Amino acid sequence: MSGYFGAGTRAPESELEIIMSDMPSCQFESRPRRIVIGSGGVQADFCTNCSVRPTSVCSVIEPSDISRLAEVAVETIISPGRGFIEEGAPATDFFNVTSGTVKLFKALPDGRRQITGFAAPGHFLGLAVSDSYAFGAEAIDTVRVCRFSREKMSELLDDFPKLERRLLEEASNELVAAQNQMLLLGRKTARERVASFLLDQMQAGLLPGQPPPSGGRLHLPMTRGDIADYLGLTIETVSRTLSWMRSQGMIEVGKGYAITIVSTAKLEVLAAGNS
Amino acid sequence: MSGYFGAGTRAPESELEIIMSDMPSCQFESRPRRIVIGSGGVQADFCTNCSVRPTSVCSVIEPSDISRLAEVAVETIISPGRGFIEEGAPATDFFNVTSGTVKLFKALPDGRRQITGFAAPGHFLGLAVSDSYAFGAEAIDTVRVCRFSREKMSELLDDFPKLERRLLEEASNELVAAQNQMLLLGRKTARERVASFLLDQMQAGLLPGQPPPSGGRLHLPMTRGDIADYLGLTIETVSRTLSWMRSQGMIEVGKGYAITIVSTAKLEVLAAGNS
DNA sequence: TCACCGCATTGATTTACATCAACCCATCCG
DNA sequence: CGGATGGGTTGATGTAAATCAATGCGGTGA
Repeated sequence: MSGYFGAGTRAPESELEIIMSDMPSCQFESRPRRIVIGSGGVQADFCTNCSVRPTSVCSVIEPSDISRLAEVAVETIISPGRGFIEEGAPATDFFNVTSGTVKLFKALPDGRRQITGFAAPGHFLGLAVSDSYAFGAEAIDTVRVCRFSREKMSELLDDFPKLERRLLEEASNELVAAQNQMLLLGRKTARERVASFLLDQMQAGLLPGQPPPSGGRLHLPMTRGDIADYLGLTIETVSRTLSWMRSQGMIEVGKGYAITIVSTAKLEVLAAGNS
Repeated sequence: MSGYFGAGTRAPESELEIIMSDMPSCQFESRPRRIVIGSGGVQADFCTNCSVRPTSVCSVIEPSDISRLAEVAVETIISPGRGFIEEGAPATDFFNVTSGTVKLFKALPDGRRQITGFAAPGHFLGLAVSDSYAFGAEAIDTVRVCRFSREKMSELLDDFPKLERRLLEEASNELVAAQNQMLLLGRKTARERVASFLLDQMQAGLLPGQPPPSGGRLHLPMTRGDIADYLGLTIETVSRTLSWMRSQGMIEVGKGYAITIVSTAKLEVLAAGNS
């Protein structure tokens, strides 16, 4: 029991780093290649102007203390498909997503994969952690994160008790979501799962800094394969279920990643478990 | 965003209360009947002598401050089969299990149920909470819990910052467990699920104050139905899988609730996903 | 330009698990 | 004592979703 925000090992990093998707395929590196631009933490006004601060854990830091936050945050850009947390690797850093979408997952030795969640802007990564990461993380589209070393995070927690309570709140929310997902995975049918997913995505789109999805128009950044791995289904079943929902007048499936929710009511009936 | 340990509504309660299983069937009451014995919080030395304190969140309270803890804790005895947290009800109290086993679950309107976890002695209940409980809880065998009102808990957190960090650690552990369970429910076969479950139960038995299960001898307090609801299977599949494991020389199935693990290695191969 | 690749859709077939059903064996209780 | 009840096992059958397979489509790069 070494403490959840104990000593870290990584040295202080520089202002802006970019993790490139430069490998032929999506090979994983536990310590991704970085391109450093500038040095010495983000600019003092960076956090002040941050678009996700109002909805993120950082919101509990008073404006007068913002410089403390900016000192320890390292902004990082991660290109699509690039992994930046490896399941089982030593947990040296925590992250806060500022733009883009991240998929979080666990895998079995033979390659079966379960996506445990999608992290949108404002989401804090690193709660499900002991000494090593309990999950992997990969950028779906271009992602920006603020990175905090474990030791800097620990200092912040010592100095700002409110931050700790806010993280507890965040953990609480994640636990509620996790339990909902267990119910979905253990007891819901394929149709119920997809309906629940679409409603959740709609709900999620209403809250953060993202452009609000008007008229039920969703832009899902993830592939069918990701949705399948999230819902415990196969690609084919997700595809068939979406087609069936279209045939029932519940949704419209646009080209690419667009899905329009036509009848929230019908989906809610489905998601609640009536068929 | 009302804060996770905000104002509660319940009045201070008395020393020892007993929640009886006095209904013909297992009817649920959101406010269970109590039999009060004595009054005014538990005795001062109660927490000092508590068998689960070393492994519970209470361990972070210094011996000199133990009286503060004892003042706000209300010991409660819950008889087998009795529910004491109702999913969706206002979250007025938090609990710490001191003996027995609790099942935590979520349900769909049509009765399908997913057990999200079993809480053994030392386990803290109430992290997956917003203003209302996100889960239900029911005693499997005779259960003792320490109950804390939300507002008393909030005061404790203000006075003992270590407690907050310890709760965060607890939440972190639960998140890790939840993600493992998502992988199990979404991607593992029935055999893999049962194998994982047995190994987890063995692991859990090694840690807390419970009698250590020597020689792989497990005493599972829950029914096949509970195991099925935990693993996202049916009773019949659980039973058949256990029979199959017996036929393979992996386990021995005793009468009642006893199961002996004969070959940890074989189970581990199974649980990891090799068949 | 065309070949290739990742992603998606749809159809045919298989299968792991659920469902339906019968039965055993305790315990409880009138 | 005897019927009811709850938990457990095992067998026969059904089915939702997985698997196998073919096709289309839009980007990308030689």
